[in-house]
Amino acid sequence: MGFNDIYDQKLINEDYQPEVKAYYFRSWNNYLMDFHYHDRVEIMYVIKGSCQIHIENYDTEKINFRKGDFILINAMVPHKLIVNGDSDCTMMNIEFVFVKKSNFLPSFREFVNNSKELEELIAAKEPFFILKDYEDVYQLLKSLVVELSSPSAEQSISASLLMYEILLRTSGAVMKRKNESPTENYVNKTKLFINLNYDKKITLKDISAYSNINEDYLNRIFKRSTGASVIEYLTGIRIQKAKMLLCNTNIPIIDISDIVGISSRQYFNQVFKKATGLSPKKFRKSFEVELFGEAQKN
DNA sequence: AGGATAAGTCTAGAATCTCG
DNA sequence: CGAGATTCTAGACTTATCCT
Repeated sequence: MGFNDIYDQKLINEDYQPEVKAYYFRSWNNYLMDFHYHDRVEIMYVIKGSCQIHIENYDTEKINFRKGDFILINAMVPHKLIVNGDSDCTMMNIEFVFVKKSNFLPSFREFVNNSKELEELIAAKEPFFILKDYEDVYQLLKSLVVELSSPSAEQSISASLLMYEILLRTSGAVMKRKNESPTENYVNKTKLFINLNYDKKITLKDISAYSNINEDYLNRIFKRSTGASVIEYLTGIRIQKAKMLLCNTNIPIIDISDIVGISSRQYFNQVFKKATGLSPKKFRKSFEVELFGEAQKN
């Protein structure tokens, strides 16, 4: 394997930093790629639809990658993308290498030495990792792509930080996968689905269909694991997002209920008050008072 | 074999949501 | 706001799996 092999000893003994060499965001339909490999580590993330990613000599083409699934493929590992004709697939990919440390940020070696999860990822020496995004990796990838698209010629500090953050979250996902029981898998899948779809009109049936298990059973194991029912969790996420929108934007309260996936304003007021003790209007007002002081109250 | 535990289903009543 | 429709919750139950 070439130097950009993520398991290369040089990365542990000397000071290198990850650097993104390519990235893209695109939709595929009825697409069959040939096997190929490159001297870069690749992360392929499914944003929408489904696909298969075949790693040479492994049975991975049987795995259906869906929204929120991603794969980390080491350099020089032959792989190909398969998107069936009946389903579109939107993906975000990044390819990165390791270059000599060139800024004040810690080197990859220092991160590995200070992260048990990253250390275990490096020790695993697997050619690829199929993972689920319970850690908001998508948001980080999106921010990274935005950062890389900015006109500045040099790769920014911010991009380097995002790249490190993505690697840390990825190693976290690897550990989760390793320790995960089937029940935990259902619970984590449910959390993922809710976090990606809280803004839509979703029911327990939709959520259980995503994990392919009985809705009542899902609700039970979810409550056992988290202490909250699936719907309580969903409502919690919605209230959390609504609070953020109430504090940081001046979007009308009427629209906020729609944005967080609650179509009935009456119901939104009801659940918001139950969760926070204040109506959305009073909540926003109290935040403004806290921020600008009593002087600007009127 | 049989006991313990986990996984999964069914169902009635409660809670939530929509609509007029 | 209230009635009716829809969805959710939780207890009881069955089935599967593991361990002794």
